[in-house]
Amino acid sequence: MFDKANAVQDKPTGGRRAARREATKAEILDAAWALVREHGLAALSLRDLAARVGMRAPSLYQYFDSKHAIYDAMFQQAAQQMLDVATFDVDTDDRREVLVRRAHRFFSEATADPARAQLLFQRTIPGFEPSPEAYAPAVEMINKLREGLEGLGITRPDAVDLWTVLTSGLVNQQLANDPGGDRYEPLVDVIVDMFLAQVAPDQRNAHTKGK
Amino acid sequence: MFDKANAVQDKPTGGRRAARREATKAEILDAAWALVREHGLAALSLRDLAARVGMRAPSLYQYFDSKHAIYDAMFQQAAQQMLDVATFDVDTDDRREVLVRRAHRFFSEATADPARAQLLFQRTIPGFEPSPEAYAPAVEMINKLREGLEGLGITRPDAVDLWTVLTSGLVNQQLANDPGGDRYEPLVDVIVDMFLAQVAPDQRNAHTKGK
DNA sequence: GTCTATAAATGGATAGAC
DNA sequence: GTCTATCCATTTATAGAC
Repeated sequence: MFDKANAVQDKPTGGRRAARREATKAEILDAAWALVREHGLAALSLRDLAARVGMRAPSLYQYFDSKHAIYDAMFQQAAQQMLDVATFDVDTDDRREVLVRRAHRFFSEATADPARAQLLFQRTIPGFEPSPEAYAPAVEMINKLREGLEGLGITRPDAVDLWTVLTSGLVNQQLANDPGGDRYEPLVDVIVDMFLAQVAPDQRNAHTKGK
Repeated sequence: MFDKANAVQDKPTGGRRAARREATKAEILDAAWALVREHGLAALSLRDLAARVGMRAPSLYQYFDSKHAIYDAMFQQAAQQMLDVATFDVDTDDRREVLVRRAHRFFSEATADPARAQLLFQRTIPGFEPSPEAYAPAVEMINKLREGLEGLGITRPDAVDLWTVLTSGLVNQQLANDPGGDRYEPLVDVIVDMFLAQVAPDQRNAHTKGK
């Protein structure tokens, strides 16, 4: 159970000592996020990271087995954050309004942190691939998305892929062509209309509940 | 006119000596493409590059002022290739068919070389930004796209952004979730239908020429 | 648990011989 | 125009003192 690769991360989570340990790990990850936002995802170095938390580089190995393990933990955090965004309550029964609000929320959250988007949606770090554990929230997000669409009566097999093409396309173009701006934000409503017209053309203005 | 930064690249293009020189530069760029396809865009090193063309690293500085200058030349080549793709003759008058063929061509070309797509569509190399010269074909591509849409009677101001969101969204999802596969290829036709229904709903099946 | 010291490698770029 | 030699910086990671 405690093989070499995971020995450092797999310490038990109970107890005061373990709690302090987790707090330090969280502090390291916070510092890592600050650095990649400032200098770019690929520019993260263990020296800089250690300096920012008041350590020397070798001390980081008490908390993470490698630089990739740090990226992995960051990936899991990012995926969990996007999962939270994808599952928030929209508080409306109107189908179009549900999708509009979800799309806006996803768009603003995904474009708010380019470094996070790069880690999560692009494969840009040489040799790094997220572990199954880190990837789990992303899988869960797709499942929630599929369930959400089904709940709206959208059951086409390619509906999920179509939705992710539209939303990720918006995010990617925003980050690539107008980082920090809002050029593509008005298109959120447009792609929702396009999506609904395509996957549910016969009930375009229908509501979720037929009360 | 021949300032320090551009002195190496700005040699005149006429004459046998200059021709040989351009041939060597082309050979270097070909080797660079082979390397980034094999090891990733960010993993390109001048030592490896020189070795592949039978040189030592310092000799590359006779042809390019810096590593970024090599990336810049590669960017220009990639942008020119995509411009060529965007302006090929589609040989049909049917509006939907025009868009379907262009979208398929763009999709297959853009997904054929992930390293090229990464250089062209993502901002992943720390500190590198394409020069105006290298970027020119990309600007031209957008102009041609706008003209092409106008020629089809599609004049909405946001039509170009909408089209690039759809096409780049497909490409990005294909590269991110199924590199080397064809999972998103069937959606090309779908996004064309969605696009037409949105930007020209009243003439959905109209032809370009009303003959 | 953090440190110093260092390994071991890689990187881009320059000087100057030939 | 290409080379050797080298500079100088940087990287991740480990060993072992404290």
